[in-house]
Amino acid sequence: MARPKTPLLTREGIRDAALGLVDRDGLEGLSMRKLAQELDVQAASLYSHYRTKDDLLADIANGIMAGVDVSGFDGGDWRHGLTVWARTYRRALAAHPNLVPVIAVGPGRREEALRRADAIHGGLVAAGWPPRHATMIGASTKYLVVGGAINSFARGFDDDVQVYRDRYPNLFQAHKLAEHAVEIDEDSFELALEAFLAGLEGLFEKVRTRTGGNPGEDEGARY
Amino acid sequence: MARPKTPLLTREGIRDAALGLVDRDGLEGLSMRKLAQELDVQAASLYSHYRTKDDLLADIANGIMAGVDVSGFDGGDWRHGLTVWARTYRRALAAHPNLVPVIAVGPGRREEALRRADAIHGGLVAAGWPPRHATMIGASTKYLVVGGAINSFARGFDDDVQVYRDRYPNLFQAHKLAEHAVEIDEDSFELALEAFLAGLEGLFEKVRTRTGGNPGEDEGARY
DNA sequence: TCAAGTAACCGAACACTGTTAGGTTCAGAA
DNA sequence: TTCTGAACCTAACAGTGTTCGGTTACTTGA
Repeated sequence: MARPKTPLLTREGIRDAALGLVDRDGLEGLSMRKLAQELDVQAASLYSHYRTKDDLLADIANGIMAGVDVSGFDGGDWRHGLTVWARTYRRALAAHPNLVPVIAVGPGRREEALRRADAIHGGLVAAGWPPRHATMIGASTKYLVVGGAINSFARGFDDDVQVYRDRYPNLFQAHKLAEHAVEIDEDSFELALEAFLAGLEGLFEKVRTRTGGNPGEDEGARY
Repeated sequence: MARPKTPLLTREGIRDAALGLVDRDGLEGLSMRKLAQELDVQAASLYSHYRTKDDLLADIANGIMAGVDVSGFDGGDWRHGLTVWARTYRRALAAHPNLVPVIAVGPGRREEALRRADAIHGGLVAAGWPPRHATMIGASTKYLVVGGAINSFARGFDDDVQVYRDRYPNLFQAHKLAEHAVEIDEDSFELALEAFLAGLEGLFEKVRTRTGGNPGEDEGARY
């Protein structure tokens, strides 16, 4: 076969099939040949639509991140903005756990990612945070979300009771962790977010009263 | 050549060479053949010492995590324990940034990891946290460290000034981020840790007074 | 002390991987 | 109508992790 009358492939179709493969078989389960087979096509044909496999993955990652919501900063309530951002961010990652490593390591250089970063930074500054703090808070929140998504804490434990009984007395019920993994991870994330925000609240008071009177040392560092 | 009089390879030597390769050329730069070449040996010989490449990586990861210190919980001060744990954890990851993805995703099921988890959980409970909270706090702290490590050491922003000037007004000095990446990451991590701990402090008061009087609802969930 | 077994190396191969080159056919522009 | 470029193909390249079978040396048991 040469060029078909109606195109067999579209970027969208390729993306969807690839994502399906990753969701089903893991990141290692995605190869250009398997993907091509899924689409009834030869592997080389994919390169008419994506320059490299990394390109394809980046495009998929972009789509996944589309669900992240930074509109919560619009009202001027930084706490609400951070909460909405973190939760939707987490949910987007959790929807395709096998892809989290790709998204986490990948550069935040894409159009959408920059727009979001801008909104977050702007929202925090508008709400009263010094620019430098805004940067750090944005980074910190990302740490929390990505760290929570990349590896389930609870799944790291075996569900074999015998393993823990003698040797690790404090983990003597750790086998239950695997059972309740999803719930525990979810609760842990919420706890972390809540504690983090509460801690920020305290810092906010201090920062506000300090820079309220006179332009403080933070003024020189606008990033 | 067949079996040499004195062995050419040891697990230690292999590990060191592999780690060196990863540090120098990145995770992708490590292949069994290149590693063998580094050791003046054929690739197949490595399999006399490690069952698979993943085995080798797990062993390396184990070694890296050896520097993590959970002794801070011994004195009964959970805040100090968490701080020391988180900082040494982070430092261990930072020493070999190219390996962070491997360690982050890998299961914490190894002997050393379990011993640490036990110490952490035990330390938190001994200091007065209910078991369920201890679990969540352990998980949360891990999120922070791993999230911080995986993001930071793969720097995300371009240092091209022109990109930001018009389109992303709030990031108009983002090019400085690349320049100060290390410092900002470090400060962000410290801010996150501090805020998180401050938030926990507040929660601790509440939890203590609640479960001090009567055995609360947390009693049934010992994990 | 001598045989048997196992450990540590080698070369060659297998089944993969991402990617490229070059060929063919079709759609739309000049 | 010819030309250009897009979208498919087959075939191949270089590289991957891993296994097989062979060879030699050390270690163990009788």
